[in-house]
Amino acid sequence: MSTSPISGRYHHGDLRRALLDAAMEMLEAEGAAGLGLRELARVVGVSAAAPYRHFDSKIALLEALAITGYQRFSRMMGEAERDSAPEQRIATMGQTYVRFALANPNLFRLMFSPDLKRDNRPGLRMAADAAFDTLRAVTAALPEGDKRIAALKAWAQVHGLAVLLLDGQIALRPNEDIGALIAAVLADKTGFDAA
Amino acid sequence: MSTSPISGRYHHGDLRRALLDAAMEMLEAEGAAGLGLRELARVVGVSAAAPYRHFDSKIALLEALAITGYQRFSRMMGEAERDSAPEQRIATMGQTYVRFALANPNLFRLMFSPDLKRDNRPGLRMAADAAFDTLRAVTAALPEGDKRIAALKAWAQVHGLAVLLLDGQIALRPNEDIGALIAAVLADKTGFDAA
DNA sequence: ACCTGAACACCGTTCAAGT
DNA sequence: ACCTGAACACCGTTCAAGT
Repeated sequence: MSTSPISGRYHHGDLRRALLDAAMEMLEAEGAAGLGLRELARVVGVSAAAPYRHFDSKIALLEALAITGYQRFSRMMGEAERDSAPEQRIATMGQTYVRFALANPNLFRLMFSPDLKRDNRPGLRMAADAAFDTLRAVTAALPEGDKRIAALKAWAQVHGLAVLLLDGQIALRPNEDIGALIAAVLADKTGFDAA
Repeated sequence: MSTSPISGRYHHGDLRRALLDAAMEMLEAEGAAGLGLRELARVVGVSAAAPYRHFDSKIALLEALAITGYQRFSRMMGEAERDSAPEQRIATMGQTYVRFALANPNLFRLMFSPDLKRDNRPGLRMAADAAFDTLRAVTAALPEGDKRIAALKAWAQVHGLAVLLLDGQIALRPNEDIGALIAAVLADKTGFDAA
């Protein structure tokens, strides 16, 4: 896959890539808090100061990871949109949303981390907006009622389900299929208004 | 309120309380990541090692904060339950849930932090279970359909709404009332199943 | 019983200096 | 242009020692 020209060794010109690849691995293994810049440099085999030639700060490195997270997310949501009939698009995309979160828990958490939003760099905002535009487009095609409310409701349901499953707050029953659970929750028509 | 016997000064016996109070302030001001044990000791006016006479580790201190968070949450949910008619209980409690999150953003995040769940101490589990039991009781009283699905749906909706508002992903429109938004999302009866 | 001082093994970040 | 070595100002945690 990789086209490293000379040997199997890293960093004759692509230290940036090497850092990002190793960082993504460390992120999924230990979470953003456990991702140390010095440890990362050690893993890649470079001095502690070297990463600063490629990233302004730790937060900038994390932002780069989050952006590729949003890109993967966008691609998967786009495929889900194309590969499903209009009537079941929202259900299919909801499935994709939750499955992405469960497959990449720490990357998903990083994408929604308030620490990243805090010093909002434009790159992150753009990647996030692009990702959520897919959702907006689909919910805008809903037939009846207040579309903004329906869209927020769909997003909240799916995001809440993802987060609660991620944190282990919702336990799956033995042999229970995640897909079936998501579908059931999305399809349920219970309204919780007064009377 | 406090019955400090001699002067207004801290730590003639209640360093633990002083640490917890200062830590809660630092938590809401800067988030769990910005809460340093050494800084905390400095603020309270004590040596860096002193907190270790009262808490095994930083994570133990955070756990204590999260537990009082769950207790406040339980109390508010209990009041919401008592003070509302059965038919509007779920709506009122949903309001309370989201308002609690918005009023105590960093405490709410800490309560659901995976770092805390990781080394699960019994105290945290108990406090969390007690808090969510209020929710379970109310959704169990629902009339029709699959109650577990309806309960998960209600929880996911409300939790998702809280988290997305907290992270600034959902923007309120000018002059828009949060209560009205929550009510609208909860009451909406759109189902997202295929056809 | 409760707290301090000093130490250990770490951080993120900067900066002169090397090639 | 890209990387290193050494330093600065921090961490969380431990432990002997003080009162």
